[in-house]
Amino acid sequence: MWISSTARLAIHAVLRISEAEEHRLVSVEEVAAAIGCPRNYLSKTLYALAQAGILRSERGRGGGFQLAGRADRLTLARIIEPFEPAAERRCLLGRPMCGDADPCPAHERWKLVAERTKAFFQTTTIAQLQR
Amino acid sequence: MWISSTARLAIHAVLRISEAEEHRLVSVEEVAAAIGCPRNYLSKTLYALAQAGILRSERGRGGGFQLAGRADRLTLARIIEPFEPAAERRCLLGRPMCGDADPCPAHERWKLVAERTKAFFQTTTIAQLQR
DNA sequence: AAATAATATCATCTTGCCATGATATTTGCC
DNA sequence: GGCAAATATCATGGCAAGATGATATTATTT
Repeated sequence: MWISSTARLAIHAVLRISEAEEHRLVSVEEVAAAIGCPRNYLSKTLYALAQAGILRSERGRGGGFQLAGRADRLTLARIIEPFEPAAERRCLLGRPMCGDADPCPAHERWKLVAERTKAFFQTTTIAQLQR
Repeated sequence: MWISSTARLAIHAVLRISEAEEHRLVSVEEVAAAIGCPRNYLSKTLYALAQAGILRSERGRGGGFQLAGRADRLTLARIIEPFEPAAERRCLLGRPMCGDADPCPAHERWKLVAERTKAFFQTTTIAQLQR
């Protein structure tokens, strides 16, 4: 019922990186060891986050990842966005065209829950989760 | 971020069946046509719901499916339960042992949302969604 | 009894996500 | 320049869920 495991990994990793000292580059190896996940898989995930403008990366010796912006401006929604399927299903019954205008039987009730969940991801920032 | 597509199908199908006249048996064919889904896949899904005691089925000519109990006692939680993975992940960061005693950084905030969602499925009944 | 209509069940194919491993590229250090 | 450390990238494998198709079983109708 929840987010994909890659999206979970992304949040966890970004949180770890954000907890390092300011301006320090954190290596994939270090993050993988800290949160206990496969190194190469994490590498791909962090790269995707860099492509999305959430992380900054430096290659070569001494390289690594750091936040591209302020932690208090970085919402969970932005972090998981690259890993969620494009067709965001909002209808509980899976109807393609469910909306306020043409609602499915569960629309009104489900909307309350879905909106709350969405709001959680859109308002919670990495800064709020640190330490 | 939501439930599996089979679980969605199950809710949709049960709702349709529940909207038929009392004591009428509804065929797989009829439900499949109504909600637009693959016939055999729906067949397997309805069979699983019958095994779970949610539907009653009759084989042979004139057979079909009907609710096994009252619609106002049938929660969405019971319907989706057979189709959700056994290991229900409650921790947003995917930590295996996240709980009130040993919380992850997101635990308290996420708990509020997760509990609300859970409550939605546990309290919403098929009767409340009819027509 | 035979035909028919329906569910029950099994075998298999497909697809997408998760994961692994290997290689390429860049950068800093000696 | 050469080596080592790190990210970037590609190719591939594994697995579970989704989906399809074929067959078995049961019950009704004729």
